[in-house]
Amino acid sequence: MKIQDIPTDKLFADTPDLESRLAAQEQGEMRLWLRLLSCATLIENEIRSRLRREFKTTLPRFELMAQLHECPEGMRMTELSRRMLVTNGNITGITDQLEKEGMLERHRQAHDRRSSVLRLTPQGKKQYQIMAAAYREWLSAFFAPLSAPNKEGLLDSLGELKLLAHIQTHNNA
Amino acid sequence: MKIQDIPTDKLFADTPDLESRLAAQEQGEMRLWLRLLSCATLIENEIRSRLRREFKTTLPRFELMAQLHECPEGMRMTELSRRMLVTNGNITGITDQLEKEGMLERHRQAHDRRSSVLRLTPQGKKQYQIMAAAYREWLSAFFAPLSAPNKEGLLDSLGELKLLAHIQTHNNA
DNA sequence: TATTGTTATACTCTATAACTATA
DNA sequence: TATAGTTATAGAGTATAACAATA
Repeated sequence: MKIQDIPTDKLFADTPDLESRLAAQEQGEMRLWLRLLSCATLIENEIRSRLRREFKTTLPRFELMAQLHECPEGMRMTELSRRMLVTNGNITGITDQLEKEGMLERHRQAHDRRSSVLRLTPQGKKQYQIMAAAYREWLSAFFAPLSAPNKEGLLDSLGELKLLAHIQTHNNA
Repeated sequence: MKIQDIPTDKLFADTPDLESRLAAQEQGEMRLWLRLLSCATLIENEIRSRLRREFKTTLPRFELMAQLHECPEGMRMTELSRRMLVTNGNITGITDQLEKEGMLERHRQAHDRRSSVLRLTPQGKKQYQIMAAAYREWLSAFFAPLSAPNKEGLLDSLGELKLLAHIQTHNNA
């Protein structure tokens, strides 16, 4: 008798554990994911809104400035696109805006005239530092009330999850 | 150039990302936040991409359908806008698309003719269930390898954080 | 007057792809 | 041939505000 011939109801009659455990686990993962997403979205929305309201800027613009601020010698646009996980064309657009506002400059390279290096202007650096200070303050309002063990636990568990996520997104690239 | 075309080794070789950027100078809350955001963004991007590729849909559309699926008696649009954290006008737009695709219907109310109640059509319900099954499977790939204690800890800590975030975002509403 | 939903508008981000100019 | 960056296009989400119908 082949497995295919066993009626489905008999095949799974006394194995409800496997099935229900799987289902339960997937439900648990879904709940965990939705909670994670809720937290991130709530905080992110608030930060986006404040960046817009108080500094007339956006999260991607802020992120690009943050990358440059951490790299005072400058950074090429392709490198930025890799770090920010968006395409070259998008970096060009954001860069255009920030350049127009005087926050950064394109420095063309003598040795490779295809590429240019982006650097914050003094004004951009100053502006970033003001925004970053506010940013850290906003974050504190969200995270400070969390108990210390919770913070540590979160940092560890999210670290593991992040690793898994990286692996997972590579496998089907 | 597509993101998918970026070689993995280049993408993650020694290119510090959002989180590691500030690791040295800013401990604590900023680090925790960037790690949380990284996890959410990595997974969210992957899911957006798969929803688009495999089901020709988007995350907001999927989420609206999920809300309705959890509420078979139907839901008013203002309630949806509250739950999905977007404005009324946006719900109208997403609803228009889904209605055009036959996924849901607007049912006008006799007792309050200003409002209508949204309900999934049988086709919409069927389609949602197919997508949700795939969605859960995708999630499992990310979360299943996480240890059980980590999952529990995450769920608890994120629960606390979510509460704090809600309080925080309401205070200046 | 307040609420429900619609409409209109403008902006940002995103993906895709064709293009240039270099290398 | 491959790479760096640009340009063009199209689509989606969002915020804002003015609006109509109804409560």
